[in-house]
Amino acid sequence: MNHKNGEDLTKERILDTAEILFAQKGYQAVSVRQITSAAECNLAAVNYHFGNKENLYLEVFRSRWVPRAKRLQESFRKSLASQDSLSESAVVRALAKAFVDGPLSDDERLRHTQLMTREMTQPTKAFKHVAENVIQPFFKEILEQLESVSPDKVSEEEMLLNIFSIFAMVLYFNFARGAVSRLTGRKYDPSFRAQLVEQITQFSLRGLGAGKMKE
Amino acid sequence: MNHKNGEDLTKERILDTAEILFAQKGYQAVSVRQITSAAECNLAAVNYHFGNKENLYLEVFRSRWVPRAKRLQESFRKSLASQDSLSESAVVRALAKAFVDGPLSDDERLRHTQLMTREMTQPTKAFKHVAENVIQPFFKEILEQLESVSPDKVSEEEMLLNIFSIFAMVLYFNFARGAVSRLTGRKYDPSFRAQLVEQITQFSLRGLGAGKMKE
DNA sequence: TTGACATTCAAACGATCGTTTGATACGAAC
DNA sequence: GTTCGTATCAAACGATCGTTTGAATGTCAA
Repeated sequence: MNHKNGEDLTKERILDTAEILFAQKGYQAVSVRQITSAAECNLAAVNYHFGNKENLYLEVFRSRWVPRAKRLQESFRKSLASQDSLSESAVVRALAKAFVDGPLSDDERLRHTQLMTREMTQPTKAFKHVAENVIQPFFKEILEQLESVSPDKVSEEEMLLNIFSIFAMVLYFNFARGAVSRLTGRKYDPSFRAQLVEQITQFSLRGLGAGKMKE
Repeated sequence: MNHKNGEDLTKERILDTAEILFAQKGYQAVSVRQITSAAECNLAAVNYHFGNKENLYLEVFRSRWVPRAKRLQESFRKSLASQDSLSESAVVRALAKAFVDGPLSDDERLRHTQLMTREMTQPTKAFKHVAENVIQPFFKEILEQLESVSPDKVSEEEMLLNIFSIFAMVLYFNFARGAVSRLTGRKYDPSFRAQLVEQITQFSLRGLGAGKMKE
């Protein structure tokens, strides 16, 4: 049936739908019936294509989350390569922009950070895969980038904590949208997103500049 | 039966157990049977004492989370009052210490931030209550404290974003323990916690110092 | 046209879910 | 001792869960 057009449309539809629902409500709060109903296919399709619900969840990470993470990292690298000088400022801004105002649509970015935050707070079998293949290499890359352009000598551990701090903001301004919007009275429109990129960038740059304060 | 000793032991045991499980796995992933089994009481006790599962969850926030949050805030105020001069540095350090190395036990702190992070990523009926009675007033308080000691003139919105940034780190270094430990190779022992307080404090202080960089 | 294979479907499986029921035990008030 | 209200209990309720089944459907090669 799908030998011809090559793509298994149902399988892809299930993956797309499942990712949205898993990101919104979490693994346990989403039923297979909700997924197949939203994906407009039969209940048994999940077990036919993925074996079981847990495997579908893992496949969401393998076929959706990881590739998107690599796209994000690629966007970060491109944005960095376009700069003529590789300054600390360029690295941090590229990082903030990629994750807050980057190539992803608003929905996609929200989905991405929600899934990641969920895995960080209560890791499943997907976490090991994600940590080893995506997060760890990326952090290492940023670490080397920052160390190569940093005017100060800081230990690798200190620099890692700095990267965590930047990453904390990036995650927070995504997953805590509700609270941020509520307290600032601002919607996450392009204007506010640009402001958030600026906030993260400036705050982080000053945060990185150890012992560089005037007073 | 409990007219005498005043406290309803079963009810309290259920609340304690429920909070731990809800924090660990989330609302949907915890069954009433798991709670009553761990609390060593009858299944029907939840419905007898709280009406239903959702009400138990809300009661966990009312009777456990909110009081603990107030204790945290009180600890922050005490720690601030003990300083002779009310500097920007004192405010930030008191804040970081209260949430990362404060009066709570390690388990309690983890529980607290896990529940809050969960409510921020997918708010339930508890969020409105928590936001209005705890988070919003506390943020306002910090805002006024920081504005009164800040050497620079910054708009209220900018300062709010700065507080979010600090808060982001505080939350992150709690809920993302797994990832942080994995990548740094450090356990969350007193030594590392003290280091994290220092990291958050220093990074935030530099981050707050708008336009104060040397270069 | 036939047979093999991939996919979809309605229906049902046993397990577990949140919730309700009615019986029972027990201390306090009269 | 009787009554009353509180608390706990085993047992069951209907609903929903993830998963399985076997038949139906469509596609392509032989």
